[in-house]
Amino acid sequence: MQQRSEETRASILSAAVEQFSANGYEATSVSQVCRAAGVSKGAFYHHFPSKQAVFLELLEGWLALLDEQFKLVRSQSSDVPGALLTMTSMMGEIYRTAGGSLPMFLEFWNQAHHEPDIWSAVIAPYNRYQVYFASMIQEGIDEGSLRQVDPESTARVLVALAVGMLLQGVLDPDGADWQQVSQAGFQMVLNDIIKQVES
Amino acid sequence: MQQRSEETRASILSAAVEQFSANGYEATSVSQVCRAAGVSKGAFYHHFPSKQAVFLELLEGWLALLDEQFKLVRSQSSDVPGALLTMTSMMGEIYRTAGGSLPMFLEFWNQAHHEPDIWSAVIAPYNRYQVYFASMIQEGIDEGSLRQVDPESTARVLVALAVGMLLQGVLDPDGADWQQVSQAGFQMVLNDIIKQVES
DNA sequence: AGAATCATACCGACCGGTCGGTATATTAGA
DNA sequence: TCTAATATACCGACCGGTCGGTATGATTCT
Repeated sequence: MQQRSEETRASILSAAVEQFSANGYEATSVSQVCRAAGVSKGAFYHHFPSKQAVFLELLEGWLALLDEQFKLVRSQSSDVPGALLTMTSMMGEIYRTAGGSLPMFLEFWNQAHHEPDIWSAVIAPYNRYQVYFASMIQEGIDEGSLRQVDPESTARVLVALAVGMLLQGVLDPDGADWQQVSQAGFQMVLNDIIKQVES
Repeated sequence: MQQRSEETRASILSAAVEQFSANGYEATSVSQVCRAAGVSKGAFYHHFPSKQAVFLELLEGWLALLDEQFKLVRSQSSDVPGALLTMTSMMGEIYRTAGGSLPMFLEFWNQAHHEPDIWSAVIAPYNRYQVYFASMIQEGIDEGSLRQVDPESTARVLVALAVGMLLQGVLDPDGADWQQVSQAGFQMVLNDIIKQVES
């Protein structure tokens, strides 16, 4: 019995991400999600208290995944510039793993602006990442691999760059090789903040 | 009669931008816009064929304004690095002029992903800007003020940075001094691509 | 073992209410 | 008086969510 229940739940979630991505959150009806999931409306409301609850669960799942990736990167890198560069390739990872659910990002951002619940769920980890970057940069300054920049605003620049790339990648996937452009962008910023010790 | 008619039209548009920004496009009803504008539904549909038409007109008006600003900057600057730096301060200008209508950006992006009409209206000028930046960078390379970078991907980096800043500014206006962070970000990228001719 | 009991998963018709949009009546300017 | 502008009443479709009822196994009792 548990088995079937779990499957239903999962298929609702996956149908939801698919439909929300394709049509947008507001424009997607619960019935639509149910149809796509091959499940009745009753089943839907048996598993979730509301449409928004599904949305929030998707969001949180996604963020958890991102957190995991971050931890992985930190553990794999030695010096700070190296770690930062590794982060860049993570962009590509995100593209690959998130794949079709990437458009949900737009929905998250959009909803965040209107719904306080979503907002805090979106903004909190955001700030977490920013703080994380900042402390990393501070670390680089301390170890002498980075020049003396303002860690906070530099971190925000990096995050903004990542976000901008992501947004464009979602809006116009075929417009450019976004992974390569990301790489170039991060490289430029890094070039500027890395302390040159040549000759 | 023309007078009054124009006023009605204008008040519908301004009420729409206000409501769409606050509640989102889908979540805002036509009646709501009418109420906010102090106008009847009949008047609304007399001036606009549909809800989306209003949205599109707002979008196009906004983009026209941006184009204007771009032209202004180009005419005011002498060398390429100077022009690029001036663009940066334009971010601040955007913040000020667009002001409360800034959240509409999110709506634009979000809608663009679902509605083909909106998509082309959003993406076309986007590419225009990108091309514009690229040719500017090429110009800088030719005149010797910039080192030999790939103009296209560099342009995309700059656009991505701007977009990322804007998005964050919308989502978390009080999270940081975004204008200052923008300045810092653009400066970093510029530092990397400007050909140093010191000593 | 097998019938009775119970909890969970699920179904789909249905609710009040709102939506974008229209048809029609009224008003006001040229 | 004739037309453009505005107001009001209204339409069918559809929305998120509810609810009475059923199907499906597990559990307990004999």
